[in-house]
Parts: sequence; structure tokens; C-alpha cells
Amino acid sequence: MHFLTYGKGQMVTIYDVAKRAGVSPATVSRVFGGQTPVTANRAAAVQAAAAELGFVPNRNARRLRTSSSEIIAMMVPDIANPFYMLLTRAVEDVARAAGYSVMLCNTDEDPAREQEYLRVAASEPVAGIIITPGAGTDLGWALTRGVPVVCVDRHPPRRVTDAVVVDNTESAAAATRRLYEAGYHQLACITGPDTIETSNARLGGFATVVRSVTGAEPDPALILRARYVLDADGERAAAQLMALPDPPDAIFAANNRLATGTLRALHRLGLLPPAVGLVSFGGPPSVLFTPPGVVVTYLPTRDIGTTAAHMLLERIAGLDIPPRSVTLPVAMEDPAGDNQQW
Amino acid sequence: MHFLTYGKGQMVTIYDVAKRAGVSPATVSRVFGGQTPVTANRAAAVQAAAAELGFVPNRNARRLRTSSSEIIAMMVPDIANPFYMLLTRAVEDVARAAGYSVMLCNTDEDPAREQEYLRVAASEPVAGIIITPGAGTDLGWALTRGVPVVCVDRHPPRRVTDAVVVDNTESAAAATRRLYEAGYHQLACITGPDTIETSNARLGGFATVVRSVTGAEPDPALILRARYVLDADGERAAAQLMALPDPPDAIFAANNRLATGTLRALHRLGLLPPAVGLVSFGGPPSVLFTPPGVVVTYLPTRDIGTTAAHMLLERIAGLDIPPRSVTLPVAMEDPAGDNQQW
DNA sequence: TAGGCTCATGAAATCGATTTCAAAGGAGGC
DNA sequence: GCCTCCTTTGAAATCGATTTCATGAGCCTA
Repeated sequence: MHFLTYGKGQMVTIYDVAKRAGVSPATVSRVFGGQTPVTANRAAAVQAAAAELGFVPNRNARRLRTSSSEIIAMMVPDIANPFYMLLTRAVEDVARAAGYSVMLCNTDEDPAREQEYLRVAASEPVAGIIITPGAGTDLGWALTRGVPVVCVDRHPPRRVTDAVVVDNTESAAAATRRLYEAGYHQLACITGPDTIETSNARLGGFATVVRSVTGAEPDPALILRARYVLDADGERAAAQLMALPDPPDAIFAANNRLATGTLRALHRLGLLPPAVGLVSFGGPPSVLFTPPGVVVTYLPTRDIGTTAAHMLLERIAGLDIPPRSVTLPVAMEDPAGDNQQW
Repeated sequence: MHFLTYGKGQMVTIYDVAKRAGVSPATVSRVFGGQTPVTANRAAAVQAAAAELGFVPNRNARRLRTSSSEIIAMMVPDIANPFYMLLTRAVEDVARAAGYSVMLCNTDEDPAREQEYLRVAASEPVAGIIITPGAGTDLGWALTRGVPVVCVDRHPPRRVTDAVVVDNTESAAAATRRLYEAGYHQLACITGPDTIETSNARLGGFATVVRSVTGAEPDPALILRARYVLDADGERAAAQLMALPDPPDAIFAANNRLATGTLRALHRLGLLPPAVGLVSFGGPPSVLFTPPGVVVTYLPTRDIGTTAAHMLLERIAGLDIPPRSVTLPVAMEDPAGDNQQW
């Protein structure tokens, strides 16, 4: 007796359809997406037979023969992070429209897991890969095999593939300038791990402006690193900064999670902006109303995803030019549209 | 001249490996996950040859022959929604550990797109499907073909498959009771579209308690429907409620997006909780600090995902028993762990 | 040493769709 | 009416891994 499995699928093949329609398997194949034309009434007969039998072409057989695939591997650190989530959504939208499916791969910034997934991608084999590379990412497998790769958010090791990134350094600098323009003068920075390109770039932009304004190196005590993903880390770092004998009067938070934590800490101290200045890089903090005095920069998240997907599709289609690197601008005003993280 | 495509992969096959190792293709196949044992030194020779040639087995060929697959289709309304995002993450974790990959499918509650994806899943064919079914979901394709399906968050049309849901009605009732216990007496409800099972169930729990306390049907003017996914809709609905001649003194928001919007509206009116009571169902609203007086219920999101994944794996392994329905409890206290939406 | 057994091994068929190649059919020109 | 040319069609090979079946090697026992 069977319960859930109504009919343990004895696959309907093109041979079945061919027999029923009174044509050859080759003709059936041609009706379903073949290049060669088929006479109208024959095609109709095939369609009818296929419909009656509930025929669905087997993609594995198709892929084996054509050694092509309609799967794109999306390899990101953590899909449970709004940034990568939106990125993935954007990629999926473009992919679906082009007839591709998206395979989801969470790497958790773990090189071993990344390699494991690259192996899966190679043996699949997938049509292409969109990846946020980590510090030690080795794309060798994919490249020697000729599988197109586009990197997002960070550059690949030796810039060997296409990449879509944002202008972290310049926009971090611009946001930092705003703090000075608003009258703050003792600036601190809470950024991410030094293994991550974006956290270094944002710190770099911050430091450059501090240097040019003060004429000196930023005070090391005012530069903290925290995990990128936890509000709590930002809160702890901010509390530490404000407990200094000579605390900062403004904080540059290298992403909105850190900014949220910072706001929590400032709220606890009764020093919400504009009492203390704040930059929330990459989207607003998760607060009911962003207090005045907070400088927010907005990442073009959705654009990154769609751009990367389009670039990958071009490569899949055979585009053979040197690696491209697209840098998208970071907005200082709310784009009030698709790019919002919330 | 080639740029990105270093070696347009002329696939390395088991025949190449066999020749190099001086054995038959069958032996190579057996070394890579075959059942039959292979002599140790032969196996070593094959491993060596495979490593030298950079051999990776072709999954399409494997799947074609075995008509199996290691792909799970995850079909959710919108991955850019924290609930489904976390759900997907949990599924991916379990799937990966079991050697499966996850194919991502956003249905956007669109029956046409859902059908399209079910077709893809059928022609893949995938090993199993985890889906949040919509109002008119037709799982016929998958079922007649014997592809295991597990529904999450909502039940399938005639309960024909396994399902993992939460106890919406009962926990909505419990949360509503809390409002009365806190002294509120004029309760309103903002819920989702009537096409979605959970929004009706939550409204149902709410209404039951109102009925039992007041002895009368809830006032229709105090029950509003809004899109589930937009803060703005919740804000508009809350504003509308508060503008009534006889406004409610507490609002039951059927999810945290709606609760966030409600808080925005209440803040604008200077009536933040506890001035007006609030239930935020399914996680805290996205606010810096949840004001006192807000009743929050927490969905066991991660548990839903892992439970569903395990159930699916059981079905894939051949478990043949009647459809199961697992109802997970909704917590009234912050589980402070993996289940957080953030 | 011979007989009987187990077990590793290879040859070949197989999964289902695509595609090459050659043949059949049809249209058009003279 | 016949020949040429172009188009549609089918037979059969193919993609790469798995698996059945039969063979041969090795081992133990009598």
C-alpha cells in the first residue's frame, strides 16, 4: 500500500510520446525546443500525445547530451543576512527570467565549505557561479574548467574574474566628511574583521579623511573591529569607546548592524544622536525612527545582484573579454525604492 | 585567445581515469561510491589517477542512470522576507549535512510561477520539495510522480502531504488574552489577506477570545486586512483604526511587519505602548527597544525548517506512512537562541 | 592436488534526450 | 513529365556513469 507516492514515477520518455504520436523520438525531441522545424500537424500530434501522457523532458538526459545546464550557483556567506538575502533575490529574479534556476550555497565564510561547494558546482556542472569570495577563496577548479564566475561585494584574489562591488572607500570618506561638516571633531570607527575586504576599505576611507582633516594618523584607540554580523558586537564596541577617558563625539559604524548596536549603547548612555554623531554605512539601522544627525549610506543591493546576474549570463553566452570590474555608487540619500534592505 | 575560460572543460571521464589507472571504467565507478568493494591497491591507483587528471564525476550521467538526484527544491513566497529566509537557511543546513543541495524558488504567491517551478522540479527531477503552498497550489504533478513533498507554514490543499506548521490559532488566542489581562478592553486586529491560512488562523484565535470575553462578535470596524509584507500597510491600517470615533485601546498585529507599522503610527500619535496595547505576532517589531506593554510571540522558525528538512529526508529515504502534520508551539517568551529572526 | 566457494573484476547494456547523417518527400523550373 | 534542390524525417550513435552478468582468480577443505 502506498500513501504519499501515488505512482512512483515510471518516467514517460520521448519514446513513449513518439510511439503514441506515430513519429520518431527524434521528431519529439525537435518539437520540444529543437532547432530544426517540424511540420505543423506532426508537431500538434506530438503535443497532444505529450499532454495525454503527462510527458516532461528529463533534464538530466538533456544535460548529459548537451553538457549544458541551467543552474546558477549562488555562494554567499550567509543568506540569513539581509544584504545577501536581497542580493540573492535579485539574482534569482534575473535568472528565472532567463530560464535558469539558482542553487543556494551558504559558505559561512568557511573556506572548507566553500571548496566543498565549488566541487559540487564543478561536478554538477553548473552553468555559472556568483560568489562572495572569502579571504582564501580558490577559484581554480571553476576557472580551469571554464565555468563562468562573477564575484559580488568583494574582488576575487587576483581579479581573475568579473566583479561587481561598491565604492566603499570613496563613500566611507564622503560619509566621514559629513561628520566633520556637522561639527564633530573626535571621530571613532567601528569596522569589521580585517579579513574582509569591505571592512578594510571602509576603514580606509574613514582614515584618509581623518588624516587630511587632523593632519595626523587616527588614534588607534578609536578604531575597533567587531564581527560584522552582530548588533551586540557593535553595542559592546560602542560602549567601550564611550568609556574612554577622552571619548569620541562621533562614531563611524561600518555597517548597519554595527550602527544598530551603537545606537543601543548610545541610548543607554542617554547620548543618542545628535548628541553623538553616527554614520550607518549600508542602510539605516533597525530602529523605529532614525534620529537626526545620523548619516546613512545606502548600498545598491538589488542593482549589485541584477548587474552580476546579467554579467554572468553574458559570460555563459560566451562573452570572452578580459575580467571586468563594475563599481556601483553608494547613495547618501534614501533611494526609496528597490534597494532598501527593509 | 581566451580570457576567463582557461580550458573550456573537455570533461575528464571515468574512462580516462580507468585507462590511466589500468583498470576498467566499472572499477573506477565502484571506487567512487559504489557498493561493491575494490581491492585496496587498485583503489589507490584509481584515486591517484583521478587526482592527477582532476576528475570529478559527472552528476548528470549519474542521475540519468540512477534516476536519483541530490537536489531539494525550496519553494517559498519570498526569500527577501526574514521568516522564509531563516526557514531556508535551516533547510539548507540540514540538506547540506545530508549531501543535498537546495534549489531556490521564489513564488511571490503567484500560482503561475508556482506551477512553473513545480514543472521544473518535475523535469529536474528533484529528490524532494519543501513548499509554502498558496491558496490554489496544485501539487498533482509532484504527487503523481512520487516526488516527496513537505509543506511548511501552511497546510496543503487536502492535507495530502506532510506539513510543519505552528499553532496559530491557539497562540493568537493566548496573546489576545494577555491584552485583556493587562486591562485593555477595546481590541482591534490587523491581519493579512484572507487568502492566507495563517492570517485567518490568527484572526480566528483573536476573535474567539474577544467573543468569549465580551460575549459578542468582534466589531467588524475593528478588524482590518493588510498586505502581510509591508510595514506601510500596517501603519496605514493602524492610523485608520485610531481615527475611528471610538478607537481601540489595543491592537493585535498578525505579524511583526504589521506591528512595526502599527508602532510607527502610534508613535506619530504619541500613543506608544503601554498607552495603547499591542501584540506583535511572530517576532518583535523592528525597533530599537520594544516598548513595555507589547506582547510578542516568537515563531520557532529554525525548528520549522529543520523539522521539515528531516521529514523530507525520511520520505526521500522511502518512508511510506500516511501524511503527518507537525504543529510546533509558538513561544510567548524570547527563546533567545537560534529561532530569532535576527 | 583437486573440488568447491567466495569475491573482485571487466564487458556490455542501460538511463533519456540530442544530433549527425542519409534517405524520403515535396516544390519548382525547364 | 522529369530532374534538381531544399526541407522534413528517422535510424543510430552519443553523452558519462552505473550495474548486471559472467568469468577468472584466490582460498579453503578434504
